Amino acid sequence: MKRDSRLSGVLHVLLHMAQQPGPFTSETLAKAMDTNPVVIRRVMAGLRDLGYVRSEKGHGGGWTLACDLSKVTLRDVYTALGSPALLAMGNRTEAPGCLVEQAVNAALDHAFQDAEALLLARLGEVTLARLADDLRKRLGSRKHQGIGAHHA
Amino acid sequence: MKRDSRLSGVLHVLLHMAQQPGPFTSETLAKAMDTNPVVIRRVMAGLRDLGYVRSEKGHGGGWTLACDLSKVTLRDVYTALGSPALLAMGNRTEAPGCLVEQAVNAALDHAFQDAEALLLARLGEVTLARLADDLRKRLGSRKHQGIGAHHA
DNA sequence: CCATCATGCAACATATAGAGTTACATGAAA
DNA sequence: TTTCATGTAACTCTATATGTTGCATGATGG
Repeated sequence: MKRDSRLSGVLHVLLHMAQQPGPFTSETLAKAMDTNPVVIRRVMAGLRDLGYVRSEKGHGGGWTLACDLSKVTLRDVYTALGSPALLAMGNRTEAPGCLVEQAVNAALDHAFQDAEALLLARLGEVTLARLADDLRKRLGSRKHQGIGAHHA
Repeated sequence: MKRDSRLSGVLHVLLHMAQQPGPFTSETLAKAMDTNPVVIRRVMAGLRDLGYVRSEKGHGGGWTLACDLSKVTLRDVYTALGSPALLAMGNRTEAPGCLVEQAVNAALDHAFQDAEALLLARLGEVTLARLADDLRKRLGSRKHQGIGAHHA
């Protein structure tokens, strides 16, 4: 199966938005992400529904950050995307009658649940503000460049 | 993406094989797993290459366990399958030039790697022997039944 | 030797889900 | 009223796990 990159993508968008005042059109963001405006709208829809961003139509419209970046974690963003599957593996059958399969599922579920819980916990530890801080460090002394400057 | 159930499936096969002496034909195993013989051969191929099972052609042929069940962990089995992706999510771009994307990747990679490491560690803690023990407990006082008895 | 049985494997079909694209409706600003 | 921008449905494309068919290879038993 293809690897889900929506979380990675939407974080990229949010971090770009945090670098300068908005609003940003889906078109602008799509160019920076080398993708399609509709894809941007699609992944941003969940964030809008939870109030993390706002969208405006018409002239001067576009996307704006609408939350305290120090209050929103990567886990919140993940949830806003609809909590897609974290693990690429799963059990063959969820509620098997076969005792052999039950034993296998029990062992695997234990490992799977631990891993999922850890991943969610790690995502919950990182706020968007901390991500922006990290980015500021990476930018270092280099003059701040507008969105799109890093991209072709 | 569809959920990968190969590990779950091959463990089911191995555990069935541990319940009674072999050999077992792909056909028999496929029936117990409600799938196709070729699928069995496909997932078993990696195990055979690592010497965990043996396969014989012709009359009286089929699959036989060829390892010490207390020495082989679920992680070993996972590796034998070719170490397929554990996480359903990944970074949009692996080696991005964009500093924003680098910051995002760094944060996510940290969480991803922790989760993967934990999952592998958990799988490494469980041996096939322990799985078989657990199954024995589940079977309880109930008389042992031949392969296929639990299935339609 | 030959028929049968079983694996090995290539090739193709199917199903699912993320990602990309097109088209059009809705609504806001100039 | 024209233009701009989002909202959304409905496609296409792609990757991957899974299912299936067909045939080659090799071992067993007659």
